[in-house]
Amino acid sequence: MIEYSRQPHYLVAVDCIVFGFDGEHLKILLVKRGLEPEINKWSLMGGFVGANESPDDAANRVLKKMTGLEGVYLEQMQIYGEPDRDPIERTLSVGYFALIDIHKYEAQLNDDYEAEWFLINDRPKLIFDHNQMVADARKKLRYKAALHPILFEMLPKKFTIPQLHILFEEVNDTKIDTRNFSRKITSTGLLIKLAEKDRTGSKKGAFYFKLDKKKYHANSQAFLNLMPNLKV
Amino acid sequence: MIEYSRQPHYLVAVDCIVFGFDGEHLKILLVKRGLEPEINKWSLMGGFVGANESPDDAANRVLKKMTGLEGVYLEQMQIYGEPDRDPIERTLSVGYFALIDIHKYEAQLNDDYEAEWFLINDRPKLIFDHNQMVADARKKLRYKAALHPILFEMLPKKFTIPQLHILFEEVNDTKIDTRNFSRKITSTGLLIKLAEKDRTGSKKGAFYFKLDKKKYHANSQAFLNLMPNLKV
DNA sequence: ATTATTAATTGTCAAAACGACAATTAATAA
DNA sequence: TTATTAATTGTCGTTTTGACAATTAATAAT
Repeated sequence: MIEYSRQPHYLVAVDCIVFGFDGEHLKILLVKRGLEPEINKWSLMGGFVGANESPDDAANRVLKKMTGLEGVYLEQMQIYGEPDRDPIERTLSVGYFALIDIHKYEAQLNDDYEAEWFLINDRPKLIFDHNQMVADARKKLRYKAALHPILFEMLPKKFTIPQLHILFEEVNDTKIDTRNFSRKITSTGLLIKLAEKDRTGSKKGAFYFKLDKKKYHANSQAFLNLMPNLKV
Repeated sequence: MIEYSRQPHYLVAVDCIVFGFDGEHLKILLVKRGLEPEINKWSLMGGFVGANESPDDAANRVLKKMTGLEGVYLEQMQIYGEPDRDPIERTLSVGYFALIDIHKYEAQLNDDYEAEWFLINDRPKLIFDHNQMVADARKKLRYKAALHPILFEMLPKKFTIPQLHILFEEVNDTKIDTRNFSRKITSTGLLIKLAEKDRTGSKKGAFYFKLDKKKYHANSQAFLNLMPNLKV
């Protein structure tokens, strides 16, 4: 019978695909890898799972260490475990995708954190299977965002409908009718209209909204239908 | 800088939650654990990830070994990696859920495979965090099945609408209106009506249907809306 | 001061989907 | 021939959807 002692042991790592939104385009946060092999090549932010932490813990620790941010939206994606994915030694990696408010990160930015934002469509080639991870994460983000109100995680506390609109178009790489989008997003009952207006970028100005946190957290599992002609 | 050699190494396993349907109720397939600790206790079917296989490979191998079945519907769920989840040695486990036609398995059944079906709602207590895994798998099955036509995987090639209807009710633990269900499921265009009828269980008999494999595989990613009042 | 311009906001309407509800049909058993 | 049972098909008002256009609030130009 199989015994524990006979079984091979592996390294286990986490890798995070960190998405942000600059108001126009979807971006991801990359770092220069600090260890061999492939040192100084661009890579996802990741690290090994320590002895006293779960993979979720490890992902949060890595994010904290590399961006200074805590409590970010983090979701387990899938495990990457092809035997030869790491040339040095067998390493299985748990992929996570994270959504952060790009401005929060920029506020934290200093020399301790040598991460850099790249346009999702204009990013350097990454090491190992990280390119595949990014592709998978993007697909999963699109899937999830079509059903659940998670894209708010990439916007500031105060945001406008047009901002949200562009974000949805970016994530889904498609045009969405302004009027129908507006109707749909407000009909969720998740938005609270503020008195203040955002006057940058237009003469008329667009009203700020904030998220109704109570409803948001109460209904974070609800199936919405946020995309027209919903297909994946 | 962190080096590979300094990092701890762990065992990596897979565990499969195997769902089946006996025509009335949802069931899961359990095995008696063959190694210490907790030997002879009921557990999910699982095994360690070998040196030359991916976790997906391992899950398929385990399923083949314990049921004799190949090519079953298998989907990665999530990783279970709390440091102390295995009392002997740190082991991370990748959870999978599988959908199989219960009759196919019964056909294969012999002494080599000492697995046993249990009603999902009347199952023995399982080892480690396997109870949590079952709960998670059930939730995920419900989620996925509400959007994608995967429950067919638990039915024979020929099946009737009433069979499908009961299966949907079982998975979602709710009553579904027969007429609306029928309309919805046929409007997907995924079903092909056969001339033959199933005469067991009713006087009138119910027409057999089969899956339109072409459309099924072409549209396996399509978002359907298979549950009324869809919530999670 | 009036007008042009720009982007945000609100509005219309026909088609489709939905959900609640009941009648009909095809078989067997009495 | 009739009663019984379960499968199948049907109705209808409401809501949601998606395609499309008009109005409004501000600033810039004349």
